[in-house]
Amino acid sequence: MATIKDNAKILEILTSLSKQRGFVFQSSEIYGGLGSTWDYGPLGVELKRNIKNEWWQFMVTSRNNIVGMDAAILMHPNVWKASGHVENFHDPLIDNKISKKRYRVDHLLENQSDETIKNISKKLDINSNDELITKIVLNLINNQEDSGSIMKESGIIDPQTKEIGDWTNIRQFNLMFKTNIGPVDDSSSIAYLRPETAQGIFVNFQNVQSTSRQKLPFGIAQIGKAFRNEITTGNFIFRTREFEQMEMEFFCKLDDTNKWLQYWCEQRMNWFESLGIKKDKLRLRVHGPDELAHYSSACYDIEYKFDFGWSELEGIADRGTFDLDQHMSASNKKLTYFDQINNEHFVPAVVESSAGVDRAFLTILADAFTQEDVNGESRTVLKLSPKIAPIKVAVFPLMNKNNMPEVSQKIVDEIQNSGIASFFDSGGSIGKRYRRQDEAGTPFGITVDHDTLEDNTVTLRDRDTMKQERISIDKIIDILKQKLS
RNA sequence: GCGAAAGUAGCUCAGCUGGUAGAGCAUCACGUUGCCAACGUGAGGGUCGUCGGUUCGAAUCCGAUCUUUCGCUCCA
Repeated sequence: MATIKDNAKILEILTSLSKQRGFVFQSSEIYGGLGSTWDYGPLGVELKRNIKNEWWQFMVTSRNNIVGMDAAILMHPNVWKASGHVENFHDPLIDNKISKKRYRVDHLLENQSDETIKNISKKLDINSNDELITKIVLNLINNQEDSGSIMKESGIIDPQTKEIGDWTNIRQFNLMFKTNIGPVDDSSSIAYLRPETAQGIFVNFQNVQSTSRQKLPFGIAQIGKAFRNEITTGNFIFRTREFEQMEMEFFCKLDDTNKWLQYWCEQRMNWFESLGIKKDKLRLRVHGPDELAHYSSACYDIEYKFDFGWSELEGIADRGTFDLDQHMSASNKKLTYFDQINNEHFVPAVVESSAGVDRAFLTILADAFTQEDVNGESRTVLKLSPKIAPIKVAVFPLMNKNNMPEVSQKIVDEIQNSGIASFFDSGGSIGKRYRRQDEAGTPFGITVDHDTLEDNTVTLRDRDTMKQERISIDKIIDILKQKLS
C-alpha cells in the first residue's frame, strides 16, 4: 500500500486502493481500458447503493410531498429540441496553433476589442447589434471551412499572448451521445442518450401529478444514468462520459422559487454532512450571471475541496417555468396545474436539485481516507459513516481451532439473516484482519476468543478508536442495529 | 482535439551503454502464533500496453497506435 507523500497524490492513492480492495476498476481493462469509464466492484457497488439509498430515504421516503419515478434513458428526440439541448448543448471550439491554447469561440470573441468585432462583422456581412457575438459564432460555424482564416484576417487576438493567433477552423463538439433506434442507420431513427435525467421528469409531470394526487408544492425524484460526450474527462470518476445522477425537480409557484431554492440548498448541505463529510471541506457557492445555464435564472453549487481544488458535487437551480413552457409549446400538450383554492390554471416553476452519484462516491472516499500512525506503524483506514459502509461488521475467530471458526460462522449467519452486511475472515493474524477491514471502511469487528467459549461473549472493536468492548452474543444484533442507526 | 509526462506481476516500483525478467507488499496452501499490517516453507501470477521496424538478438533503440495523468474548453 502506497503512503501519502504529498496531498496532490491522494487521487492516485484512491485509484489504486479502489482497485486493490474492489471499489472501482477501469472499464474493459483486459482490452487496454476504455477512456474515462469505470466499473464498480464488490465493495464499490455496495457503497454506491448505500449512497443512493440514503438519498432516496432523505429525499423521497421521509417526505410526503416527494415521489419517485424511473424514466427510460432513450426518449423522443423532440424532447431534446424542446429542452434546448440540441441547440445549446455543444461548444464551438478553436485552437491557436501558436500558443497551443484552446478557446470556446464565443468566449474568445467576448475578449476582443470593439474594432476587431467590427472587422469580423463586416467580413461576415452582419449589420445587427443585437446578440452580435451569437450571430458571429453561427456565421462562422456556417463558414466552417474558412472560419480560421476569417478570424486571422479580422485580427482576433489570443487573450493569453495578446497577439493575433494562428487559428484552426471551428470545430463543433456535440456533448450529446447520438444513437439510432432500430437496426437501420437513417436519420429518422436518431435518438440521444439522455444528457440529464431531469427531462424524463418534466415530460411525465402530468402523469405523475395526477396519479400521485400531489398538490403544489411537490417534488419528483429520480436516480439514473446520464451521458455526455465531454471533451475532457478525468480526475478518476469525477468527470466521466457515463455517469449517474440523483435529481429532484420541485414544482412550486413562480413567486416561491427563491424561498424553495434557499430551502433546498440548506437541505442538500445537510444531507452531505449527514454522511459524515467534513464541514470545512464543503461549501455552497452562488453562480455569477455569466455561469448560468440556458434554462436557469439562479443557481448554487455544493462544492467539495478535493486535492485538485474546489469542485462541484451538486447544482441547485431555479429553472423557473422554462422546461414545462418549452415542452408545452413543442408537444402542444397542457402541462399546467390547477389550483382549486384560487381557481386558476398555471405553469408551475421548478427548483432543481441535481447531484452526481459518482461524485458523491468520490467525495466520500476522499473524505474518509485517512492514514495514521499506530505504534510507529502506518494504518490506512476509510472512516466511512457506518450508514454507508459496504460491510458493517467483520467477524473473526481469534484462533483457527477450539471451535472458534464454527462459532464465528454461526454469528455471521445470524447477522446476515438480520439484514446487516457482514464478512467472515480467518486468514492471517488477527491484527492483519483488523487492518484489512480498516481499508475497506468496515466500522465494527467482532472477535470470538477463549472467553467466548466459556461465557458466550465476544469483543466488539470500533474501527476509529480501535477500542474493544465485551458484549454478549445474544445482544450482537441489537447493539449493531443501534450503532448503525 | 492540442501540449507535456507516463505505461514492466493484483498494487508500488527496480531493471545500466540492447544478451530471452526481479524486489517489497498483496493472494493461496501447510506449519507455528494468538487482539491490532508476526514468522517459516512453498505455490500461483508477466507474450514488459499493442502493432510494426532496426538487429544474430529488443523491456531497453526507432515509428505508429491505444490507455492513463496534468493543463486548456465544458459539466453532475
